[in-house]
Amino acid sequence: MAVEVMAEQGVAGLTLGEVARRMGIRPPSLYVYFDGKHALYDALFERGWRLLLERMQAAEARMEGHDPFADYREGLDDFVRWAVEHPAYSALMIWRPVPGFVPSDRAYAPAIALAEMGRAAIVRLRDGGILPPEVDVDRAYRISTALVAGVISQQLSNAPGESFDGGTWTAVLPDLLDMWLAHHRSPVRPSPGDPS
Amino acid sequence: MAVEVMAEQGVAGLTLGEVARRMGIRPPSLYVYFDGKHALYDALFERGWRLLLERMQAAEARMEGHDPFADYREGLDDFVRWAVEHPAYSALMIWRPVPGFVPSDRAYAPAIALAEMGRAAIVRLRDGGILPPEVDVDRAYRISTALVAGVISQQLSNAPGESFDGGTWTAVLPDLLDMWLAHHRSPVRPSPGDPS
DNA sequence: GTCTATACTACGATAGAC
DNA sequence: GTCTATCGTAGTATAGAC
Repeated sequence: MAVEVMAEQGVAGLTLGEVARRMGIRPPSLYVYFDGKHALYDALFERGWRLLLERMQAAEARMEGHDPFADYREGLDDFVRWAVEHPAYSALMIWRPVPGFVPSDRAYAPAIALAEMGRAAIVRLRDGGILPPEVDVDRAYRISTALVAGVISQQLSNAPGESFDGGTWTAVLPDLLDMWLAHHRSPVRPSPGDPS
Repeated sequence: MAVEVMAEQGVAGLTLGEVARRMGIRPPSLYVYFDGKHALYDALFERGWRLLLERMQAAEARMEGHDPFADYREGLDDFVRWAVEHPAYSALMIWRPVPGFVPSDRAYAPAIALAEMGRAAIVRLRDGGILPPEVDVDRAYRISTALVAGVISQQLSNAPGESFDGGTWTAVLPDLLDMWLAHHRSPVRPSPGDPS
């Protein structure tokens, strides 16, 4: 499996020869399934986002909640958990480790679907009274992605071996979500000269 | 210059031949300066962190401030600005794009010095009364790095061309710092069943 | 769908002359 | 410190038989 090779050798260290070896076939046989290395990366990129999308859809279906923010928190928890548990996929999906590789529109589709889910979740928080009516949905979404990306990025690059539970950086995710909620409930921008 | 090659071809796309070509010499001549490709990456890694360290030390010297939080905010601004303006360095420094490359202790030294600067800055905020005396310095530091890494990571991978001023993700950095400050002043952890 | 055989390219690295 | 020459390897990809 190509994903295992990426996990062991690094995303950019993926070679068709190694993939073929593990599949018990010869490199040329891979061309039956993929039109070359770029297409393989593209398929991996798409599958990664699709797996994560399905995970988030399952999480969404599982809730139907009386506490929308708890649901939201759980959703982002699931997101980060998946990312930390699939570091090879994550690196390919959120970083740019492969020189010259640009995902196709098709491969991007599930990532876009996830972004729409994220914005919809924020709209639900707004409509549920958790966030104020005047909240800037797009900005709040961008902030939330920065929080999530920050935790994932730090966890994967500084302590790749740690699990989601017990991770040095995943441990601060609850703080970040509390921060996020409090900020959107009462956005405070202290003026520089305010001595209070 | 090797940095330019990384910027154009991607960090993992760096080749000794291309570096030599731009220097107007032949590949074997590079071995006078570096003991091979790994050593080149190591030197780039170290130089990146050292440049950033020097930038942050200069920023620190420049302040001597009456408003410690404004100073802190400016410091993180500088940090993110440097990262966004040096995407090739940043990718090598905060991601893991090169299969098999592990920075040496020597190359890590300036990164460690920067981490100590970050913690010291938080201690100053605490001693200056901006943060409460009981603040968990290490945790607050980790949270701040997650914020910064999140913005940099999102900006570099989703909109690499944008400048620091006017960046889609750098634009939310002030929100994140406000959040961070407010959180540490009054950390709120709402219980799941709290209907308030 | 899988194989062998092979072409082609690229790269890292070393030896040794100047 | 730079060169030419070269080795060795690895990797992508294609052709064509089975």
